[in-house]
Amino acid sequence: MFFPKHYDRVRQTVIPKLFNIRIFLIVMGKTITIDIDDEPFAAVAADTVRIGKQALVFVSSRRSAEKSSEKVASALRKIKFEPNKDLEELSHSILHALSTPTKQCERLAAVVKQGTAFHHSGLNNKQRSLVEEGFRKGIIRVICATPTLAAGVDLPSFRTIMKDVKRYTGRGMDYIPVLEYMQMAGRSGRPSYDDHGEAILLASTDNDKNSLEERYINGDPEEIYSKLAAEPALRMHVLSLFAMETVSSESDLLEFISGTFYAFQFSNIERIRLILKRIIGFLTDNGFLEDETKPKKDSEAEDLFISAKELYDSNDSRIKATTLGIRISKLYLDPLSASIIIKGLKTADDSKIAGLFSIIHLLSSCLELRPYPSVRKGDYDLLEETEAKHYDSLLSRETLGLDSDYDLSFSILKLTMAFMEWLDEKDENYLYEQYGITPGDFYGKLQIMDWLCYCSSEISNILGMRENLRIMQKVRRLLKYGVNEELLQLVSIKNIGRKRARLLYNNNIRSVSDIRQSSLSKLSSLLGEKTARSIRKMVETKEDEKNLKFDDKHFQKKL
DNA sequence: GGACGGTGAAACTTCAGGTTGCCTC
DNA sequence: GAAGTTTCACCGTCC
Repeated sequence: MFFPKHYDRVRQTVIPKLFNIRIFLIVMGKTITIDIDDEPFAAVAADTVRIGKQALVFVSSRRSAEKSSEKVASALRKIKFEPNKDLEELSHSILHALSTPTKQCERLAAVVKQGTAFHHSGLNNKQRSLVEEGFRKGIIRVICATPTLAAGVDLPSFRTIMKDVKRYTGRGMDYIPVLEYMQMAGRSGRPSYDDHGEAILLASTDNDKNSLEERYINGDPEEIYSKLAAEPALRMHVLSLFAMETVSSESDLLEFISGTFYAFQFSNIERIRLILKRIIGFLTDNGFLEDETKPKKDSEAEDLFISAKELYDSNDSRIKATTLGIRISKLYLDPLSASIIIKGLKTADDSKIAGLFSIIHLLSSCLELRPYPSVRKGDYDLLEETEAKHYDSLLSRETLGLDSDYDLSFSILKLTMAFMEWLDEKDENYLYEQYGITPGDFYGKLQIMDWLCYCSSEISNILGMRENLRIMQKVRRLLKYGVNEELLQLVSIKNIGRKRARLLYNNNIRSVSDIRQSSLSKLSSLLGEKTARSIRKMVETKEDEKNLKFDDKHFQKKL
């Protein structure tokens, strides 16, 4: 049986989640007094602080992490935990991690001041590091977290309190796997900090208590399943096997896959053969693979699209990856996303209608951007209106090739709108309030968009679409800085971001030459003296080009 | 009698995370 | 399925 390292140092128990009249709780044979207003998890967390230790509380959703940290803060106040100068300073840094604090920043800063914090992937990287560092240094005493913190983090947590062991899966609430429970329990009593740790589960009823003990404390971890069983992963690996020339025919491929853990586990070779056939068909139909043994067709374009059916006639056909296929594989792009992008780019190339919205929508349709923001009741009117406005110019209407899923297509549209607002220079707080996308999530999606833009420009280059290549390079820069096109030249200068660029632009300083010509006093009044001097120095030297973040000359043309 | 605030029940809404890529045209 | 949030009816208090 597999156990995480150091797991044997963790003492485990189950306690009730709620109660009405009890004022004490027995945990690991010790009595913990509880204020009548506190929930047991918060009381146990506060008790951990009282004995001079630290605790991690695991919950099932981000919202719950935030709420729980407030409950812990309240319990800490009752044990007279004194906020100190370190907490004040940390709280200040967390509040000002973004140029404009969002409500989430304010909420986090408020609990940190009281000795606790929440932690999930919706936080931006800086805030996450500040929380982890604060906990490691013993400044923050309790963290309420989603499973972000469950694996691979060595933190000085004496107790792990698992408030929820069920999670929403799309078809109701399911118990989390035993392996995941073990990962969480294993966060307590790390060898570098304690000689043992305590893992505490919370049960709703007595029956629940017994079933949790049976399932998690006495239960065996689940079998491990091969990730190749997921078709997107298999699709990518099949393409890369041909791209690297590890295999060169269908029978080669079957032989290779037969030796993997996936085939060992799946065991039905005939079924695997059919799946591989389908994938080769898809890759061939999209021009990522070609059959070398087939006679070349007249036009190069036709040659890229040999029918999958033709290919199936013989298992011994020599198959190789096309130039396009090799590039897609090296870019680590899911071939399905590549296919969506290529179809969209071709439509754009033929129709010459591609505007910024269409391009952003096309890229937003790629699988890599999942999970999409959820569509709320109040969103429908605006989404329907936006769809109607842009419908004729959309480059991807097939919604990931999964038919026209109404909600999914609206989610993609919602994400597109959020990116458009970003390009309209809206800040993170606005995006959070308007679209429910946290700064951390948005930053992650921007990075993926950056990569997708790069992939799209590479694809355009290979397919000889010069105009699309230029557009994709430009969109990439617009997204990177979150600016309107008119600010592109200004943000190319080192130390000028979207805010400073807008300030300069609105004061009629709209290009590098405008900066050269404007007086130092005017620049200083807008940017402060030090920044103004350094920027002036940059644009005045003969080495202008080196000081620009990018060479702008090919972006001067209109999109 | 109207404005206001507090309270609690009912209705409604929402729901984890991480990995991959290239390199300046 | 359950936690958290919002809405709304109801009631008491105050001016």
